[in-house]
Amino acid sequence: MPELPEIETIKRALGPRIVGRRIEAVEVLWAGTVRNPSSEDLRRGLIGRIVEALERRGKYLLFRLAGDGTLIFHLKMTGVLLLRSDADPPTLHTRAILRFEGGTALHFVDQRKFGRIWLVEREERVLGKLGPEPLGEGFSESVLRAVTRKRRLPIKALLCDQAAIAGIGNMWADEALFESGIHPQKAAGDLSEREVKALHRAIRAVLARGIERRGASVDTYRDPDGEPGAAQTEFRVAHRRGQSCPRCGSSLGYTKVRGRGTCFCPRCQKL
DNA sequence: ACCACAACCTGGCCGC
DNA sequence: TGCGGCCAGGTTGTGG
Repeated sequence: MPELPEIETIKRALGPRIVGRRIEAVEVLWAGTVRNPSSEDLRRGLIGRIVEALERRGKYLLFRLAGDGTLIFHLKMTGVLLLRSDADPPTLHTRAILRFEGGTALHFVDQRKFGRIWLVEREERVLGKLGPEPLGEGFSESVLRAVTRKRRLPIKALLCDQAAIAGIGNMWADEALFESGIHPQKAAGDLSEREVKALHRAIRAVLARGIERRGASVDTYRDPDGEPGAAQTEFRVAHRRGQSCPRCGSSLGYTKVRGRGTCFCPRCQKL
């Protein structure tokens, strides 16, 4: 599933090939994909516009347009953005296509139709409730301490709460918790000072490593050239249910946290 | 304010 | 072989 490292990888790959280019045509193949204006308004609003910059905020990918406005993508679980040439036909799950001058086409492919596109004047409408960027300067130990304080929900659920911290999802939460030796069910507010410190460090370490490895391809995730990432080959617990713990060798456990599959080591991550 | 859970989706997998 | 049911999970909406 695309989370922060995957969206960051997409942003870095797309930037040099999209920034400065003019949008010539827009095709919406499944109308439900467009969340904010109507498909027709999206088309009208994009044609002729130049992409000025690409940015990422949490798991959202932002196309800043020259003049005014931002095109925003959320890939949810199965969304993929593929760079194709103008002649490449859509596939079964292609939901929208942006065509740029010079013959480049950007295909938004999304098997499960959860992914969404917005075109907005004010980004806050979509991004307003997001918490701090975990790799940004604003995410300090004391910020993590502040968002955990007095919260009774499981720390894993808090890590996945985009209003607390932006960009972490199921698999990277499992990795960060293993790295810091914290049980995913532990109440967020019960973390010790030492655990907050370890978790802060672990979050930044696993996400940075994930970006270095160009994201994790456990399911449908691919970069804009259709290439899988390599981070999943280094997962210590995520998607490794029943395999052995890389630290102590015992069999990895599996549980549900708020209905989400959760992999952890019952010996290295005690409640 | 905080927390839990259903709903949205489709393809793959399981059991019968 | 075929079919029904369940599972995966990010976000929104609802309700306690």
